[in-house]
Amino acid sequence: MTKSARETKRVSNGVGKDGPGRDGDKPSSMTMLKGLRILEHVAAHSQPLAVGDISTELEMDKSTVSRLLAALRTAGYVRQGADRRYQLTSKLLFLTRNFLPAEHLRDVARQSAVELHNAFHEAVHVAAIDSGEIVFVDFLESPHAVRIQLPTVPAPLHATAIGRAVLARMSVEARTQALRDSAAAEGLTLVDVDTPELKDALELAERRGYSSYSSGDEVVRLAAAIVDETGQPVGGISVSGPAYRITERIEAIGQGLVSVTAECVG
Amino acid sequence: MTKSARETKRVSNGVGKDGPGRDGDKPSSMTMLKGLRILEHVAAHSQPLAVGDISTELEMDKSTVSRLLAALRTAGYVRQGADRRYQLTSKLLFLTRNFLPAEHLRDVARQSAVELHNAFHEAVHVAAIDSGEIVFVDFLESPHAVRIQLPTVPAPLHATAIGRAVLARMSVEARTQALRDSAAAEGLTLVDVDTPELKDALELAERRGYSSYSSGDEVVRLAAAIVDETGQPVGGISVSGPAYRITERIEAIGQGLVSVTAECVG
DNA sequence: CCACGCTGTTGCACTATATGCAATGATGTT
DNA sequence: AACATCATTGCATATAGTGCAACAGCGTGG
Repeated sequence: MTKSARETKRVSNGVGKDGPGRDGDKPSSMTMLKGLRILEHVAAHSQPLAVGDISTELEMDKSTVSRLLAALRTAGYVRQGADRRYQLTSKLLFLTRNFLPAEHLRDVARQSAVELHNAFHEAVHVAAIDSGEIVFVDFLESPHAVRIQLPTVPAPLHATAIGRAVLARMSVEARTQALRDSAAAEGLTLVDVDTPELKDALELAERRGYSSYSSGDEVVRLAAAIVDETGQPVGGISVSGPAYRITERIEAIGQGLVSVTAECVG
Repeated sequence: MTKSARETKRVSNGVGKDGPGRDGDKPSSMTMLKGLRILEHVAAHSQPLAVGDISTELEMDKSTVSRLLAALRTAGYVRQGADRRYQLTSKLLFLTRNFLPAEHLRDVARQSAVELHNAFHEAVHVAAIDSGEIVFVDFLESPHAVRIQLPTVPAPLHATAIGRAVLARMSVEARTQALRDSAAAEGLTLVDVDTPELKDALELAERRGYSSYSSGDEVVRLAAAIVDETGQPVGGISVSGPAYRITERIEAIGQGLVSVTAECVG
């Protein structure tokens, strides 16, 4: 029995026990999915990762991780330092450089954001629409002590200041479709989000040219939409801060938002 | 002869007839590489792409492209619209959110960049170091007509204003190593880049606290380094514009760069 | 100074899995 | 309404990825 009984114990494999109840799993291209999970894992950790750790946490064989990392390396996405650990390169940054509408909007809105920041000294956020979700692409931090972080996940369209500003600039059918997408993005239906409260808020926003939304009772956000050449809203800019600093300046900030976004792309 | 002769014509396959003489091709994970090429192709085009076009341009079978795109879709990187075309989602954006040092540096340097932009009304660029290369991560466009675009590829460390500002803040051994990396990144050796001209420039930059570099004769760039808590340079900020607008203000801009970067992280 | 443990890579056998072709279904067009 | 176009999916097959185990590279401790 030198090395006889190989036994072929080859068990399930099964790409890992990720989401328990994924949707209709079309079992397609396991290798690709594994490689992407490795890429995400490396991207999630800012410090270089060892192959062994990745294989442990992702429950893959060391050899699989090593080979897929080699593929990612030849493709230029990761690099391994002198200590054999792998880390992300800047290639992903450049993949997103051409990502529209986000990057384009970030460029054209930058000037407006700076002006708003100089005028009101509050946090300024720039966000784009991406299939019924609000994707934050830029922000200017408030110089005050209380700092508001940039969200790292997309936010629903119907429950954000920028989202409501965008909705207010849409036609009725576009608005319905956008709300449907927004609801679908978080597992809701149209009736869940198309509340009378939202209707009133949108009407008010349409009249004033800017929207307001308070998450919790602490932070107040005011936002106005940015439109492209055809008049379609593609994103927006928001000014936000603690309620006690915002409420008494709602009119001024709102006017600033309106004037700044008006000359943004038009 | 209903459907008899299947013939098994299965030809080469061979991941497409790309580079004839690639470098040391470790034949690893063809599927992964194909999928990444598809991802890059989708990312490169801002408008939604059809499966057929991708398969034509990348010389893959339609079915392969379709299946790999399905994998990318279940992983959340692409989405297909109502017209069945595929486009990028915002997921890649969030993968790069944690990319250090670039994103962290972008955040901490934003305030300084805005101040510089307000003071001098010229283009301001923020870049990070990534293994011997300069990666531009942020910019503020000059309000003047002449607009300077943000590069979409990493630049060599030894031939950029920010790179030289960074090199000037390094110790001798760190500088040598960084130059070696920088040279290696574009197929050169240390002696190719460690010229007397560079030595003089670095010495001058070290004395003044900021560096200058002119690409061509039209554009002049001034830059200062940003250091982390340990004093290590991790990137820099540059102010650049046409020579006729910069040369007469070199002292003022340089002082602005020095004072702004001094209070940036330290 | 050498032996040892640890970690990443690679050969090998094996079969799970990706692929090419062709048929099918879905959509928009004339 | 019939057609044309395009994405998707079965199916058969062998390519290509995987697990295991041996190998190599390195830092460590005796």
